[in-house]
Amino acid sequence: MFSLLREHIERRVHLTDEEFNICSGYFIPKKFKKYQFLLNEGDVCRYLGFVNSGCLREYTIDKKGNEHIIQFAIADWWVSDLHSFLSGLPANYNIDVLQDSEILLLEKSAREELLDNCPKMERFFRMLLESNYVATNRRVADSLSETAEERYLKFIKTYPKLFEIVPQNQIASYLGITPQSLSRIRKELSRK
Amino acid sequence: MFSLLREHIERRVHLTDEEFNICSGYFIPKKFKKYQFLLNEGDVCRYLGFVNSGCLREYTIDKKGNEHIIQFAIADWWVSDLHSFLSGLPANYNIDVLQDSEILLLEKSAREELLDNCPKMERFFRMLLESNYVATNRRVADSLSETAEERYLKFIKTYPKLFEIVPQNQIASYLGITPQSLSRIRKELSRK
DNA sequence: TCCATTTTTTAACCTATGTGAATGCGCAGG
DNA sequence: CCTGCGCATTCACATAGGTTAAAAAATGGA
Repeated sequence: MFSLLREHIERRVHLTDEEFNICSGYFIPKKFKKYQFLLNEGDVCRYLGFVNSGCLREYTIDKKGNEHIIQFAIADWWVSDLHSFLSGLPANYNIDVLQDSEILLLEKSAREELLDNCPKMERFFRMLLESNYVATNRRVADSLSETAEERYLKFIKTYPKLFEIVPQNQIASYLGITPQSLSRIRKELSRK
Repeated sequence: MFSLLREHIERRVHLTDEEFNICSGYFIPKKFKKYQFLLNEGDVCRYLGFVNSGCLREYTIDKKGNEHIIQFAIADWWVSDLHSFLSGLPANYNIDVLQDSEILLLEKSAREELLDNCPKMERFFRMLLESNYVATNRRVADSLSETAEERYLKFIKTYPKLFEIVPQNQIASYLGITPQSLSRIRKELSRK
């Protein structure tokens, strides 16, 4: 139940059994079915979710009604609308489930207690956020300097697991293009 | 010299005079002239820089030789190639100075000591990174769902200070378009 | 003050990606 | 075994933004 979480944390900071038991006590495991929502735009995001298994997506809907996927989450990743979680303001994003998932939920007040009681977890989250920031920053850099085709190839290379399990229209949305454009790009690539 | 840094930190965690003195001792103030480089692509980024005054930019150069500005930094912001700083690998980005600047440099080993000696700073950096992650994530969302014109208007609203002091060709680069396109967009807007 | 350099603007033409619509495939539920 | 719906593909056409080149405007140093 908590073994993946433990490995995940211990990749950054070491915990004694006792420390980890205290820590894991703050998480609430919950199963989600395909299509179920973890968060609706407009609601306040109450949890950080650590993904034990399954697959989720976080997305916005623009004025024209088009979905744009901000990020996917599979096992060993976190999901949440961090801005809403931290500020208590309504979320700008939706989070729903692409494949039946098991999530470990960490409530805001639980996280605060955890951080107060366990300085190593403060460090863990600092390091986790550093990594996430670096990854997101690179995505910005790529969106500035690469073509859709290059971003697609990089996606396949960087996230082979997601490439296998996520439908192409969802990948297109993540890349910032239409499914038709992705189809065209794939055709081009297969011609080469 | 350190007053802005103190305000900046105390917006997130409170420090006693003694704590802040210990903390500030780890920073090395340094002045930089316009056009000077803080970091060259390929070098390892050794510092986190807190901007006391002035203005800097972080950018990549793509295969075609075009610059793409990843971010600006003015007073009260941080600059660095965090990936290189954390990993010790060569930087992908350049950082140079747009307006004479005073920067407080925090070396990697200094930061590690600081974090070990002062748990409040661990918390501070955790919170700082959360904010930065949220902001960068929003930039990704905007690049997926908004037109160049919308992004330009949002830039003006979000960073009025930068809009005043940064030349348009640099803003265009930050927005992911050419200076010519930005000029065209501005013409359109003035017609409305 | 004047010249050189950088920045902004303009314009004609080009290309990647979007749009809308039609087609066919494949799988999940009755 | 159907049936319907979501997904992928294709095509013709539209458009935002890129490219190239040039001129105009602003800036900064000697």
